[in-house]
Amino acid sequence: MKQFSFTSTQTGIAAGARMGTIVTPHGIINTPAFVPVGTQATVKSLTPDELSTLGVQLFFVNTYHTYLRPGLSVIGSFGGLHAFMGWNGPIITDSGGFQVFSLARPKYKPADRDEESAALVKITEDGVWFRSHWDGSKHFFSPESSMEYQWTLGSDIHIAFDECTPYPATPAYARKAMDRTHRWAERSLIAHTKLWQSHKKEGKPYQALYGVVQGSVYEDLRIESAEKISGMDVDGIAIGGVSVGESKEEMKNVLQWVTPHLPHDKPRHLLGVGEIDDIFVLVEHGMDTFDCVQPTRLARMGKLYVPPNKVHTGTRDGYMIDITGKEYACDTSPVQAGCGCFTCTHFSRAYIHHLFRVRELLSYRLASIHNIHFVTELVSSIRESLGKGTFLEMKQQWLYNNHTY
RNA sequence: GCUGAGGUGGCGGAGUGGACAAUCGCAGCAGUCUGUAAAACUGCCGGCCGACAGGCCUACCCAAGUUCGAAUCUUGGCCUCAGCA
Repeated sequence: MKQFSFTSTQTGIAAGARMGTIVTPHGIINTPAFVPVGTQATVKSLTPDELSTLGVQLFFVNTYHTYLRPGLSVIGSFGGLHAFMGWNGPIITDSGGFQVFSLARPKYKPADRDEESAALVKITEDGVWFRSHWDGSKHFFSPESSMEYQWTLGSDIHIAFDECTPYPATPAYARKAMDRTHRWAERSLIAHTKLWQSHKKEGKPYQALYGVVQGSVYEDLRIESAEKISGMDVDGIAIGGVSVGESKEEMKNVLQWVTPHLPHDKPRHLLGVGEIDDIFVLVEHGMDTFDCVQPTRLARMGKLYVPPNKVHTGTRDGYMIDITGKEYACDTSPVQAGCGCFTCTHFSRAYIHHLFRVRELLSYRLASIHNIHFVTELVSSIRESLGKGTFLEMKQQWLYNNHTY
């Protein structure tokens, strides 16, 4: 029996906003929910206990990274990620599909891949050859192997093996990549179903599978992909290939095109999106969960979330301060007045500024705690506003004067 | 006081007659970051002008020289460090 289910209620908001509950073998997720990213089996600098306290219900681990190190035999010997990491809540794993995109780029440069320049990645119909960023060794991922790996990891939600299409992509390439992603989704589902049968015999709980919608920024492709994946017997739908360099307007378009073609009875995950202003847009368009590295990555760069201010209105900076700035050197106030997080209730901006300036490890922790708290609190307030019917008002307040969208 | 080594941009430290406004590292400043090759990366970093190209000025302890040309060679001075007294 599948210990995975989803229930939701529409909010009446035209674009499709909804609230719901995902039930997994390791617990319940109230949606919409933010999903922090713990690529290498850790949300950088934080313990599982801290994540729980911060209101994290689910977090994201990467199959590719954990496959390389420590290796699946190690994690398998623990019976999976939950025991290995000491986290008993729900886990979602990525398939390696994003690495098809990210490792193909020249390091830190915008995506300008042609298939030849893809030094660390080679895509074939059967799957993808990766060159390890650790030691250069070659590894092959296919839909089948990715499914097998994710079952070994024991995550509650698996992602089908896809290609995260780079941006910009020509319509021809976007179609080619999308069609291949669809074929891989079918193979992923077949492999997943077989693996479930064998795990079931051993009395192990079900692990869910989400198919991935691709199609770049092309309406016809996105709709076709949404319908294709929706027609499959997967447990949920993930939307990928966004936040890869396109404008926010284009990203919003993708959601507008896709949402109407998704089933109501399956959870939806938006892959890799979660800047503060994005959150309102993705919730409005009926996304249930969404993961993003931004809160934790930017935290380690000294960028701390604060409610929108007029100084930087209309930019990403409207939602954060750079604590390394000299204006905070003597600032005795907390990062965010009134914030209830551990960081804000114990330390001043000046102290955190100092920790960053001297590169003390605690800086990364305190900053990550604040940013994750900020986002989980925000999303919790959003859930509440959806229940009360005040979501659009709230959105208006947070995006006020902000013409990003 | 003697002997030896040395004084270069905020710091450390290359350069040792023209390709030097001066390699490089650190610090500083600015920017970037959305399914994490990210405690990362990129750019700037003597002054003035310029959007850029580039131009002008002042510079390698101080002074006087040698030379077409000196951070680099010579002489004198000042200072620092190490060893010996």
